[in-house]
Amino acid sequence: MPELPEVETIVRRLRKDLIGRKIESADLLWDRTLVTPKPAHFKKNIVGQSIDSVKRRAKYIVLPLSVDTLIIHLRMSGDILIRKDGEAIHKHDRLILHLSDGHYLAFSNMRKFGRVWFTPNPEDVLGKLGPEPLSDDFTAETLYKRLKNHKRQLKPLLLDQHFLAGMGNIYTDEALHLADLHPLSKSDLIRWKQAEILWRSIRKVLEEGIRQNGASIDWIYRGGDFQNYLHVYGRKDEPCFKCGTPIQKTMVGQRGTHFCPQCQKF
DNA sequence: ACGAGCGCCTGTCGGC
DNA sequence: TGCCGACAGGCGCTCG
Repeated sequence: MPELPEVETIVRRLRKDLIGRKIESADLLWDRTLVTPKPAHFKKNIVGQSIDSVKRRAKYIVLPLSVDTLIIHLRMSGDILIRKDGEAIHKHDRLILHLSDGHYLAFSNMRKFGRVWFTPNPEDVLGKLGPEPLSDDFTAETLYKRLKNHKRQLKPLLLDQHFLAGMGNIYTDEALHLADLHPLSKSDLIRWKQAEILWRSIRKVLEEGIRQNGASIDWIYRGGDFQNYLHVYGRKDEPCFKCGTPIQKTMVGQRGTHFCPQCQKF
């Protein structure tokens, strides 16, 4: 489900509900959700810690607590819901945190790919991530230099969280189309001008995604509207908005990949 | 270093 | 209608 704009949307909502709340108890409903520590240690030590802030790093939700840090990755099908005490838990809830204000936090995760870390050292989890695409120090020059450091297909490289942290399948397809770049183009062959346009395109699709509160696709609806602004993703066989050529769908790095064969030449 | 293939999971959709 | 494979917003692993 979530890429950077969807996670940012969730984080902004959680900020209103969670800051200052104390965690009174935790129920782990699917043990493999928790990467570290052991469930018993987790359930014992999280009790009594309060939530100091709600942050995002790439696609990770980061909750600095009074002592440790709780980190959540939603992967494909995760979401975070806040419900009132007494409301029934849902079928796909994997972790419940009971809060001090009469609500509980539910980590819903149908496909069970999502993961949670509870650690005193958040850098162990987040330390190897690439640059944050919307931060001030991610410049067009930065992107250009990093592209030149690899000889890789553009799309898998943009999806590599060590290269750039936060892009996912939808926003990568959209950014490459906006920049008129083929998903299989080799990164070291990108010219400066193209890199600058790609940099601007990445920022633009992410910012617009956040402005629209993310994309709501399939059965999971969270109120975002970016699905109405997609130019290639999910538009196989429909005309390119720039040139009218039917959008093609192929597989690149085992991911469905949408592009315009006219605008995005190899 | 790079890319392909697979595993992890549950659910939906399209084709036969 | 029912079955069955393909596919889904992610990522870590192995292998060549």
